[in-house]
Amino acid sequence: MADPVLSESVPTDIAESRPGRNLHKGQQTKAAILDAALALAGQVGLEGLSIGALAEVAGMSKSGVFAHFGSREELQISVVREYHRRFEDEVFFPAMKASRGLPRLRQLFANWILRTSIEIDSGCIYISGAVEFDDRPGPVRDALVESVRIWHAAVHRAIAGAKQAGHLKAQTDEDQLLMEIHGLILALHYEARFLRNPGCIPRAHHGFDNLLRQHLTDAAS
Amino acid sequence: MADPVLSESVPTDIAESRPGRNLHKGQQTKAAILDAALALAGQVGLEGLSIGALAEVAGMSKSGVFAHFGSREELQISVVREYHRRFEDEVFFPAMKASRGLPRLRQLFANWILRTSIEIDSGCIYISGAVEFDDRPGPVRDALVESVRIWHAAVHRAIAGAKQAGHLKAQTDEDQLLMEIHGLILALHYEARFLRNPGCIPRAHHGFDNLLRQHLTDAAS
DNA sequence: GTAAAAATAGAACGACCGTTCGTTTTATTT
DNA sequence: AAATAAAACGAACGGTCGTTCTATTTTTAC
Repeated sequence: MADPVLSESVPTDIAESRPGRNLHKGQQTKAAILDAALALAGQVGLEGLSIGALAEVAGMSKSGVFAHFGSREELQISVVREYHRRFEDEVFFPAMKASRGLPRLRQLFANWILRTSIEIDSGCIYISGAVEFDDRPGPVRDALVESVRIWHAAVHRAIAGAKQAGHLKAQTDEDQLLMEIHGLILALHYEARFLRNPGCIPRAHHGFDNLLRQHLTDAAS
Repeated sequence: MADPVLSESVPTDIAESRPGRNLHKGQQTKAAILDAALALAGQVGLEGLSIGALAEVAGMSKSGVFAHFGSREELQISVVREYHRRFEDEVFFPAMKASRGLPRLRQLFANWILRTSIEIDSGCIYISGAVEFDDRPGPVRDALVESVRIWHAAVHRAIAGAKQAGHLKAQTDEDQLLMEIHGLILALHYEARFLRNPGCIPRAHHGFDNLLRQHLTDAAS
């Protein structure tokens, strides 16, 4: 099965899944609030996420929403963790079904681009959060950094795996390639969501192909 | 002299430089406020930029600062325009001294990376502003988009110039290469400022070399 | 030097923020 | 069905925000 390392150190906090038990009312509404919070944070960012606006979207009172998290900071952390979980489910786990080496790396990037393409409309918390918390220490920043680090480590392993399988050249530097791939994602997000340039998505794919061409071994054609 | 196209459509609003006249007191303090505003906006973003905090840094009263701009939005726009002017002075104009073609393109990117490296500490408004205003229409967003567009057009011309000079291959797609270069800058900013990964700057340079290698003609070795 | 003009200060406003508290409603258990 | 626990509400607090208004000071012009 899929390697669980990506998620192991980020605990789940909703739907605590005591085995055999149904979800209580509070957990259900908390999940619903969190769902609305993710959508809202995608549009206005983690810093722009206000409890009042969230309560309005969720059709609840401010204090009702507040009670589920205890503080705004805890709400933000919950959003980061939930985002991490969804990212895993949409990008990481499906790619792990592909066979080790180049196919898995390709699938990983394809899923990443697909997710980013969708987030042209909904917003990406890993990108907006990085800008909002790059200079603001605290538990929210820590949660963000941890999640992104875990994800980057997963891509790093995929690159190393493709190298080990003989698909990528031995002199390929994992960190270098990871940064260049990450750059394509960031440029896609920037130019599509902010500048609204057309044709970004195929350019991102093309950029990945250009990168791979430099690193593929002769065996992998 | 340097091609003025980069700046022509963004009017200057401080130090209006009526020829022969000295700066009046108001313009001096406005320039000082704007200087502080740029530093502050680099740390907390354009959205985080508050008049009260700015007044404290500038050693003035809130209303004193406010009177110079008339609204917070106008202050933000002024910050964007001033940032544009400085970006021009530090990145664009110096690179125009290099000879047309590949040398100029190289210098342009080297200056861009240098500026981004400095902004690992001070923050980049083109990046944070893109995240803050990607979903928020209005004159601030318009000013940001306009400035970034002008800058990207300048890089586009530099790439086309290098192609025309026979330094880059004829089949090189300017938009494609621009996006990949932009990605390197964004990844540098993200991984250095947010993740605090070491070794990002040389990796960005290395990434640019890798890109050029794909596009250089045999004549340009 | 004096009058006009510009620049700055200070207090106050309404709006929104996160948070607290006591009450009421709803859900769960016995 | 009664008793208990959990969840949601509504009002209020202190704080910060952008903005407005009036008064005062400082700079400029004659």
